[in-house]
Amino acid sequence: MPPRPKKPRKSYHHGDLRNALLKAAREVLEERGPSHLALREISRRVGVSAPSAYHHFPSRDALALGLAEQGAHEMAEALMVKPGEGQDILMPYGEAYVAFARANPALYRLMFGEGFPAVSRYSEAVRELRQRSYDIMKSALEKRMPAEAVPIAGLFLWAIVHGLGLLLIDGQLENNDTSKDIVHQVLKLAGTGLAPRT
Amino acid sequence: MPPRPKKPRKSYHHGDLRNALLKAAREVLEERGPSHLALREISRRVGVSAPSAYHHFPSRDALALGLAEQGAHEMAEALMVKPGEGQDILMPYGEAYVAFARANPALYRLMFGEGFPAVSRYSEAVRELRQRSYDIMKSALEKRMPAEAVPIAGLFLWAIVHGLGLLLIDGQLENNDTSKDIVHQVLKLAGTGLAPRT
DNA sequence: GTCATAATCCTAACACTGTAAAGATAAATA
DNA sequence: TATTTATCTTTACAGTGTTAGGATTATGAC
Repeated sequence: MPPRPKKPRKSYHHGDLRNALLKAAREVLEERGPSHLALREISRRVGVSAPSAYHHFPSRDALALGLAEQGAHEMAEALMVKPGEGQDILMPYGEAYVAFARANPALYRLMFGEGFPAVSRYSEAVRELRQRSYDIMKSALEKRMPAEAVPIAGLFLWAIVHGLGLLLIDGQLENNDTSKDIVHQVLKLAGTGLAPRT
Repeated sequence: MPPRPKKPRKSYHHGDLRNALLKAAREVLEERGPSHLALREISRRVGVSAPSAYHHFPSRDALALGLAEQGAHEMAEALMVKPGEGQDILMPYGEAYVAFARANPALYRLMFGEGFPAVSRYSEAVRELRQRSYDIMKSALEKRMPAEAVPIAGLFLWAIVHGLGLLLIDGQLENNDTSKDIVHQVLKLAGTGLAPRT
């Protein structure tokens, strides 16, 4: 294996530029937000000229997509939680979802925001990752309701955690307490909505 | 009243540049999305040099904020709906909310997205507008549950319509039918969650 | 080991962007 | 009418994404 210098590059070739760019991009992303994800700034941090990046990503947006795919992996990991008991069967999933958004606000916005308006722009691998996360929730839902009700219930739950996560990370909540407790309470309400009709 | 030329400006002074800029900005916003809301492009459309805008807005972001405030007015208007009956008391509100987001996707993202991460950046007038819209929902909620449950229920409902609206306008829903019917069904589920505990 | 080729990096340049500075024009006011 | 003030202008600077073409190094064939 060839030697791969970390930061103070000696050789003309970097050796691992693609990953280095992604790493720096991730930093810029969380520091400055998705809209200030500048390719030149990223290259500068890595210590390389801006056009070099084009040997590894065809455009700035492609680099952003790389970050989003990375995010999809991490998110799928974070959502692999054991279901709760009874009424709260979906509580761990919902809490993990919102927690991930709050822990990685810029990444979350990048993944679901204006940048990638259509799922179709993601790679097949990412779509599979998303499906896998979704399936965890679906299988929990199937224990609580007939199969035909699952799609709408899934969308219902996704809308809640997505909306709640974004409201929290975008600071839209006036002066409400934004503690984890609020998330729990909202999800509790959602659980009631998902209770099997009697 | 001085003559106010519409488009082909004859006089050196425009006469109504501030409004003209906002109008052009609105067009650019819906055509190209919030992240491509370029001050130069807007000025160009109005037929004026870019720095002229700085006599009416201190920065590009200030112009964007002007659009967001305009959006707050329109949204408050759109949410002034009569409550439904019984279980569906919040249905008209929820449907109007999602419908507004879908009818003005870029504007909605601008209002609630990265650009204005904190409510505190809005003017007092806008905060009042938002409060007024929120109060409509709150008063409907108060008919269905004890007062102490209203804040969480309000957040719950807001999260749903916010999340559902964004998932729809960002095209995140795989191949689901994105008809109005889906919105109705999800809101129906939410209504069950909001039912008074027995 | 030598050499050609391909991959990777560079600089220079172009068309954009937001914004500041300083000057020209017209409207408002005294 | 003269002066002040508001509005719009050109010019300029630093930043952006991206392309073109040249320099350097690693790779693979002989």
